Amino acid sequence: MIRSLINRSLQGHLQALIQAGQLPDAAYPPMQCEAPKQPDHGDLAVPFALGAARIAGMNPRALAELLVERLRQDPLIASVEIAGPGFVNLRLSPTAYQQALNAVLNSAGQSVLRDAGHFGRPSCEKPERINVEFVSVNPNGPITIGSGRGAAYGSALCNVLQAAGHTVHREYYINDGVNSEQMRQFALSVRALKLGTEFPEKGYKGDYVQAVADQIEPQGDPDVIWWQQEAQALMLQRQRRDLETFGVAFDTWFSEQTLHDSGRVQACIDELEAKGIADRQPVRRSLKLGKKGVIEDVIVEDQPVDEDDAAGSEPTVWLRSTKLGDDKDRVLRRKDGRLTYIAGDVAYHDDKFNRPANADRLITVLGPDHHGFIGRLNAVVAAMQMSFLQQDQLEDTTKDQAQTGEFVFMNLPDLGSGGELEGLEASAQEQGHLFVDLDRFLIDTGLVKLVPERLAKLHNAIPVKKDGMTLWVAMENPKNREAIDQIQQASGCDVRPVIAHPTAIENAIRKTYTTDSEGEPLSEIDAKRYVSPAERDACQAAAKDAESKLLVQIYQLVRFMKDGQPAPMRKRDGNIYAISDLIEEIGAQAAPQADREEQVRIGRDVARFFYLMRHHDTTFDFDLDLAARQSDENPVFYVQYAHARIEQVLRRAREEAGSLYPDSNAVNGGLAATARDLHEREKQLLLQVCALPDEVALAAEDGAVNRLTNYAMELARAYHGFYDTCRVIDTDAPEVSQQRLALCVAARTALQGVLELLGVSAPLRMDRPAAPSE
RNA sequence: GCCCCGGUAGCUCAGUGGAUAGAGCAGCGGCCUUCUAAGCCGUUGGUCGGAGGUUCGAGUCCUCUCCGGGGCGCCA
Repeated sequence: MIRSLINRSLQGHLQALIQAGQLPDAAYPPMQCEAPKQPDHGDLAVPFALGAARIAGMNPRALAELLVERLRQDPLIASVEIAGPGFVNLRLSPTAYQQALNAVLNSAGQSVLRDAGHFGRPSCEKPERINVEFVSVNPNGPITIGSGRGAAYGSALCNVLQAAGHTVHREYYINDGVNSEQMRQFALSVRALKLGTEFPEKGYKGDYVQAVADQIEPQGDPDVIWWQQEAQALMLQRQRRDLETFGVAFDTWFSEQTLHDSGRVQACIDELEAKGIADRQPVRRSLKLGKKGVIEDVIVEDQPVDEDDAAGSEPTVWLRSTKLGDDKDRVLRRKDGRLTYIAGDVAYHDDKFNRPANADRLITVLGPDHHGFIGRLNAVVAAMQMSFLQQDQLEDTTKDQAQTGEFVFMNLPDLGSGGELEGLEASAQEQGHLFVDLDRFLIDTGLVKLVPERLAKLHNAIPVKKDGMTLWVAMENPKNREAIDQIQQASGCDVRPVIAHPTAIENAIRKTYTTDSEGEPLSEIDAKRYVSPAERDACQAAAKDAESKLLVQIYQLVRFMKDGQPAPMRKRDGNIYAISDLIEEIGAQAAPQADREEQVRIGRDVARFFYLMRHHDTTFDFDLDLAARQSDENPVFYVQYAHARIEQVLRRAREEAGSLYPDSNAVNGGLAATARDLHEREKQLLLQVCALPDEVALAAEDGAVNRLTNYAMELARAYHGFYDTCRVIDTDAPEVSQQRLALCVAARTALQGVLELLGVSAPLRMDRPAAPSE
C-alpha cells in the first residue's frame, strides 16, 4: 500500500523524464519499488535502472542519476542514493509514513472480508465471479485429517479471492449418487449394525458407523436405497458440523443425485452425442504420452461386443475425451445402463456455468489422489462448452457459406477492437450481409457472439421468421432468458439462441471472409483421433478455453509427525482420524486448564494455521508435538500473542492514560498533527503493516495462501521488535505516545485482517502459561 | 511407462531474475523494580543435489541427470 503510493509517484517521474526528452520514449518495464533485503539499503529500493538501461541505451548508473535528480524533489522521499550496480535506494519522508499510517487507521475496526474499503484489499483489475469447490468427500465417513488440508486451504483461498475483489461462491459437491458402490457398501454396513444382519465383506467399520446406525429408525422393511439415503444424510450432518467447527462454511451443498433425478445427466449425454463428441463406437482411444506430455501415439483399441448382451442392452456411450486432451476416452453410460461418475460430472459442471448467477471461472480443490482428474475434468468442461461438431457438416459450412448470402452478423467482441472488426463488417456489407452492432443496442455484448444463419441451422436450431429475418444468436450460455429477451426487444427480430463455442465460430467467419488456407492438414497421429482439421481446431480451441475456465488446485499429502515419527492416519482403536479429533487433541494438550469451548477454539486455530503454513502443492509434515505445545516455538501463538499484546497496551492506555487515548478518532487526529522521524523499529512495523494488500494480491494471483502465514509471522515479529524497543504509553511524551498508540491500532488492523483471512482468531488476551513446576 | 511434489545452515523451512542467500528451532552469550519474557538482542553455522544453457546478472527460467515423497493404469 505504501509501495503503491510510491509506485504511482515513480511512474509519474518516469513519464516526466520521457516528456522532457531525457529518456528515449520506449517500452520500459514498470518502475516499481521493492523491499530491500538489507535494512541499511534504505526503506525501499528501485531496481528500475538495471532493467531499463539496455532499453534506454544508457549505462545503469547514468540512468539512475537521472532518476535521483527528480526523486530528490519528491515530498514523499527524504533521501535517495545510488548503490551497487544501479539500485536507487529511497528513504521515505515522515510525510509518507504519516499518509500511509492514516490510510491504515481509516480501516480500523473493519473486516477485510466484508468491507470493500479495507486497506488490506488490493485494487482488483478484473473482478470475477469464481465458484470454488472443495472438500467434497463421500458421505460415508467423517472429514479426515487428510481432507483437513483441503478444507483449510479451500476456505482460506476463498477468503483471499474475496479480499482481492472477486465474488466467491463456496461449494461442496455431495457424492450421493444412488448407484455408487461405495455408498451401497456403507448403507449395508449401517443396516447390518442396526439389524444384526450379516456384515458385508468390504463393509465400513468404526464408531461413526455405529453412531449413524444408532440414529436410524427403520419402519417396516425399507430397501437398501432407503438405508443409503438415511445413512448419508446423517453422515453429512456430522461432516457439516465438523467443518463448521473447523471454520469452514459453504454457500451451496450440491447433491449429485438431484442431477440424476431431474434427468440432467441423461440430457447432457444426449447433447454430447448430438455434438459428436460422444458416440457408441465400440472402440477406445488412449494417448501414449512422452516427456512433457508430448503425444507420441494414439492407441485405438476395439472393445469387445458381447453377443449375449446384445439383446436387452444398449452399447456403451463413450466420451471422446482424447479429442480434448484427456489421456483416454471415458465411459459415460455403461451397457447395463448405469451412468458413470464422470457422467454426473458433465451435468454438474454444466450446471455450475448455467445458473442465474453463473460463474466466470471454476476452481476445484482436490487431494493428491485425484491428480489424474485434471485431464478429464478439463475435457468435461470443454465438451459441454463447445459447439455442435458433426465434423463433415462443419467442413461443408465453411466451404459453402460464402455463396449463400444468408448471414446476419452481430458484433463479435472477442475479435478485438479496431481494424480487424471493421474489416469484417466491411466485407460482410460488401457481400450484401447485414451487420448488427450490439453496442447500439446497449446489450451486454459479453454474452453474445455472432449470428451466421447457415451455421446456426447446422446446430439443430429451428428458424423463426419475422419481416423475412431471423436472428440467430450464438451464445456461451443459451439458457440465459434475460439476455435473449433483451436482444429480442432491442433488435425487433425473433431470436434463436444457439450454443456455440466462440472460437469455433470465429474461425468459421475468418475462413469465409479471408482467403486463408483451411489450416494445417492432419498429422499422421492426429488422424487417429480427429476426422478433419476443422474438428481438430475446434476441439483444441475448446480444450484451451476450458483450461482458462477451470483451475484444478491439487494439494499434496500431509504427513502427521509424532515424536519425530510419522503417525498413522488411524487411531489406536482403529477408528479413522477425523478433523474433529485433531482439533480436540491439540486443544486439550495445548490448554489443559481451559474449558471445552476454548480448547476447540485453540485446536481449530492451531490446526488451520499449521495446514496453511506450507504451499498447498507441497508435501509437508504436520508436527503434532509442536502444534500442541504452548510455547514460543509455536508460530500460531507467536502471532496471536502479538495481537494480545496490542490489546493489552490499548487496554492499559484507556485505563491508565485515558487522556492519551480517549477514542480512536483522537488517535487518528493526534497523529496527523505531528510529524517526526520515526524510530527504525516503528518504520519496519509500519512498512510491514502496509504490505498486507500486496501479500493478498500475490496470494490470490496464484492461490498461494501460505504467503499469508509467512506474512503473519513477519508482521508479528515486527510488532514484537517494536514493542520491546519503543515504549508506547508515556505520559511525559504525549505526542510520541499517541503516535505509537496509532501505530498499535494500525498493527492490530493488519493482524486482524490477515488472521481473518486465515480463519484464525485474534484473542484479546493470552495469559502466560504456568511455569512448569521444577 | 507417465504425471505431480521436494532436494537451500545440524533440524524444520522462507526466498515476485537483482546487492553480502534469510528466519525459527537446536548450540553459545546477554535483557524482566517501567505497557504480559508465549517476548527481544548478539553470536556460531552454506560447494542453494549435480552438469550444461539462456543474460549485464540464476537458489529463482530452460534442457539433461541423480536422490527422496506421492499418484495414475474403465473404482468413484
